[in-house]
Amino acid sequence: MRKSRPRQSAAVPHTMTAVQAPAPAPLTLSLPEQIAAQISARITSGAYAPGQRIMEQAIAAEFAVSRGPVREALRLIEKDGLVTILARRGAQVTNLTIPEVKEIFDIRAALNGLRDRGIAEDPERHRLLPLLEAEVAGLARLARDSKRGDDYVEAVFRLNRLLTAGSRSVRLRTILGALAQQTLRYSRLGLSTEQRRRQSVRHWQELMKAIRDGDGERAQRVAERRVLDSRDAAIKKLREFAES
Amino acid sequence: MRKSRPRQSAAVPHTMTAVQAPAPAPLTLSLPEQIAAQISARITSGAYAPGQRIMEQAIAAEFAVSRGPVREALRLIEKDGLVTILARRGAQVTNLTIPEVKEIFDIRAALNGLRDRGIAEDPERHRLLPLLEAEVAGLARLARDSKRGDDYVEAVFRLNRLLTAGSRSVRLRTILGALAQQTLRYSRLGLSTEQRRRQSVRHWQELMKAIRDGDGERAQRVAERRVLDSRDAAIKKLREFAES
DNA sequence: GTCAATCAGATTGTTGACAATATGACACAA
DNA sequence: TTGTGTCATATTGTCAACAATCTGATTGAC
Repeated sequence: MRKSRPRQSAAVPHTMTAVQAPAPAPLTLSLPEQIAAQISARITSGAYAPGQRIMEQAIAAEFAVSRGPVREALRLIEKDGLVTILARRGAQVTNLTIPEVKEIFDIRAALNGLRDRGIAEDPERHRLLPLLEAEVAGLARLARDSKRGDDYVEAVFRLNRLLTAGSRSVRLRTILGALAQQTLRYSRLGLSTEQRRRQSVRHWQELMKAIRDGDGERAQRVAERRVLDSRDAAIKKLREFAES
Repeated sequence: MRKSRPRQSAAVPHTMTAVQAPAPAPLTLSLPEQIAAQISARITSGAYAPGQRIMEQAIAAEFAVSRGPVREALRLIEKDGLVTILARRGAQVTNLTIPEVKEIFDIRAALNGLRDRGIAEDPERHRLLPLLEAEVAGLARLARDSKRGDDYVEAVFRLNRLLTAGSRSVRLRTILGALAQQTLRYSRLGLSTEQRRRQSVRHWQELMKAIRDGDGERAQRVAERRVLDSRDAAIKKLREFAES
């Protein structure tokens, strides 16, 4: 502390009137963000196995930076739930138990419901609609034609990201973004049969209709149902794996 | 990187069978955590005003540590949403707009519903029930007697914390813990009239009944309704302030 | 007087070294 | 063989200095 500084902002009142600028969003990723993106990709792609330790030193050497930015990158990834950081033991790739996977899907169901309801009730939703319609149409095609489900899962992921990005709420975007990353691997499991993909398409089409009609409550119900069905399918598969 | 290390964990399978230990929870708070607790308290108590900048140097000097732990403490507080960190401009106390406050209450409604439903359906809930009953009884008393609403708000906060802590889901606990901190100030606004406190007590009593009966769906509905009413009351007050 | 360019000071970002702590191997006793 | 204590090593935690960037004020031109 120096001499009494003027404290530029002590005069800001405790009321909520000021509408603050909606985050500058720099076009250039900071060093920690770049590192975090790389490591995240390795985790979701499976290059780093669940439970594997991630050492600051090693990453720092690989990217030719000091441990500071790497530390911060790991904290960033922790926010997405992709790694777990233990005091004095560093970071390791998160390993989810079945009950935890269930929890995440439950939260996703509730918040996806909130998100899609918000979109259905958004007067500006017509700007988003064409994109969504196109994606859902593609989805229907993929469900019919595609042999492997990977393309379908990819499309569902894009569609979800589109909806999340379209939400007015920063917090929903943040939380859902993190949860989506965590469940990516398991959503894949839940869409591995053709029957499930058919059901999924029907849900998406229903949801689109609700959004078109501006029926928020219906959109919410459908969205919740969709995620819960995905949850049950994923859990079923997981249990099968666990037993074998 | 040294010679090829044995990679102790590369053999961990990608399945979900292993039930990992439920977080060691060290009894001693780390340095960053201690600092974060102090600053958080200053923010929720109002000692730091919304919009006020928090400088690493100053905090470091005050706690007689280097900037490293302070940096991490601020990142920790950011996770709770109490400060906003801008690239190359540091941390400042979060200043919420009215739509943002609404968003937070909406998310809280959905997740509190999930939480209370989980508790109502928890076979082990009888261990929690006596604590809850006592707190709700105290609530009813406070709603009748207390002149100022502060004690009442305090009790509601405790009750909420009790329920959140009782949830089986780590993620619900984390997210709801953060959101509760952010809305503390505004919940107070929403419970400033005696009429509202009466309504609040009725909701809590209904919720308790649903939990006792093990009626998850009902608990969920009541919990959502409670938070949404709180939301509307808080927003109403905020708008009044904004206009004056 | 208004606006833009410039510049000094303040503040965050990054670095490399050192300190504190955890991990796993080994020796030794029961 | 099993368990326990010790110790070297690996790894995270903290520090202080330096680099990069932002902020606000001052200067000068129009």
